[in-house]
Amino acid sequence: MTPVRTRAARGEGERLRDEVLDAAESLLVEAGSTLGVSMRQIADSVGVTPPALYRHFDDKEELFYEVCLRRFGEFHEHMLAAVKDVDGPADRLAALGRAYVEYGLRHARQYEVLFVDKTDITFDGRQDLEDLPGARAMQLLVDTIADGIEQGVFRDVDPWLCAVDLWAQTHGLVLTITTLNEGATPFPPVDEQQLVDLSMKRALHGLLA
Amino acid sequence: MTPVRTRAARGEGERLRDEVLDAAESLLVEAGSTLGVSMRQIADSVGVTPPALYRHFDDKEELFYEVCLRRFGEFHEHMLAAVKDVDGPADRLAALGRAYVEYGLRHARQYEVLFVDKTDITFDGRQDLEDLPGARAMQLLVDTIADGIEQGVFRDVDPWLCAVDLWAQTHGLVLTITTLNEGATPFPPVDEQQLVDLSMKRALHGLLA
DNA sequence: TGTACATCAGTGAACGCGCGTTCACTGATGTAC
DNA sequence: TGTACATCAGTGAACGCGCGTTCACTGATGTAC
Repeated sequence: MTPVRTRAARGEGERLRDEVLDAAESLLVEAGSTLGVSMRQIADSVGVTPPALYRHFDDKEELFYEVCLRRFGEFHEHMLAAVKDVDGPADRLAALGRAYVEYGLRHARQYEVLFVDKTDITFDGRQDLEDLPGARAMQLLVDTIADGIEQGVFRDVDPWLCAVDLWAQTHGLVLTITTLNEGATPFPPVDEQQLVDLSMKRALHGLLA
Repeated sequence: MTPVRTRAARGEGERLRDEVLDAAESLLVEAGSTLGVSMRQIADSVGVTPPALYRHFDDKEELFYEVCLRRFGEFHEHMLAAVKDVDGPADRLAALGRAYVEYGLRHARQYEVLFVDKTDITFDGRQDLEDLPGARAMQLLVDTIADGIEQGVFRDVDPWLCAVDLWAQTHGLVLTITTLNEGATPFPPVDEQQLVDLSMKRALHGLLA
């Protein structure tokens, strides 16, 4: 804690900004809620006094909004990368599902806090909701399903309904695996790979024409 | 707020206790985290001064522990009731799935806060984890699957792995429907009944022998 | 039936604390001459 | 190359506030005689 900091040079004001976001995210992940993270704690863990934060962020809310936005952006890019070189709706769909679960598990606590709790981080009026990375990832899923139906590879279902069902399944999978394999539960841990395989197989099976 | 209260008679100390738990739960559901609910707010909304709470609960943590326990108990009873008069593993499994989703949707905010966030309500050392209602509901699911396999109705899968997969699916379904149909999302609401039907059909289909 | 008394649900004031944010400031950095 | 100066990243002290919890108490309720 309180590492020695050399003060940023004139042009390098952004350096502290990034360090602050890193620290805030890791404290948030630890605390589980923005209410459990104080500006003083963030300042402390970056080695700076609290007022210094206000040079970079208007207030606590804006700070955590930025934390959230960074993650969502990264998530969307992860999803895009997953289907970049994959052709065919079935393979693309499988790739999306696996990429989703993989990202959720790799950043388990961030996923939980930012994608699920998110209670006190509000996006209202900050930008158009359609531009949110989460929304764009969902659109990717719907489009893939619609393509598959058009090409006769998938059964003729409602793409939107189906996308929601699949999204729900992967979402539940991430949360459940995380809880079982890291939390203090009365249950044995679960073989992550086996479970994901089983789940993805079931998902595709129900959809193929 | 601050309704007029007539003081409880000698034997009726329990009355306030229940009112406090009700108030605490509804404030918790509103705030999304126990950190966002103060003892003063609880006392206020029940029409009593803060120290009065300490006659009934050791501290804030114990109070919310009780809130949580009441819900879990109710959930478990709901699940038991759902399969009470249902015979045959397949029908029992379907009934469990529907009961789970139904409960989750009916108490959407409570479900989210108590079953998912639960970050700062700790059960450590308070009672054996196997006795938690959530654990008992899970056991019900595993047993039902094992029965079905034994009777040759279900395919020969690992009952535990399969139970987790199904749990994850219904869990994700509840959270996703809740988010879509009440939150401010960029997406249209979803037909709850259609989605649940689709999802449950897929789930059973993959399991039948 | 009437009175003195024990019980105990709830009060009012206060404690020390950490919070988000503000303000006037300091002093190292880089630039202009 | 040397000095005076503007910039601006970060400081230190302070603000008012709501928090969880404690303490000594009050006064209505029900009981014993």
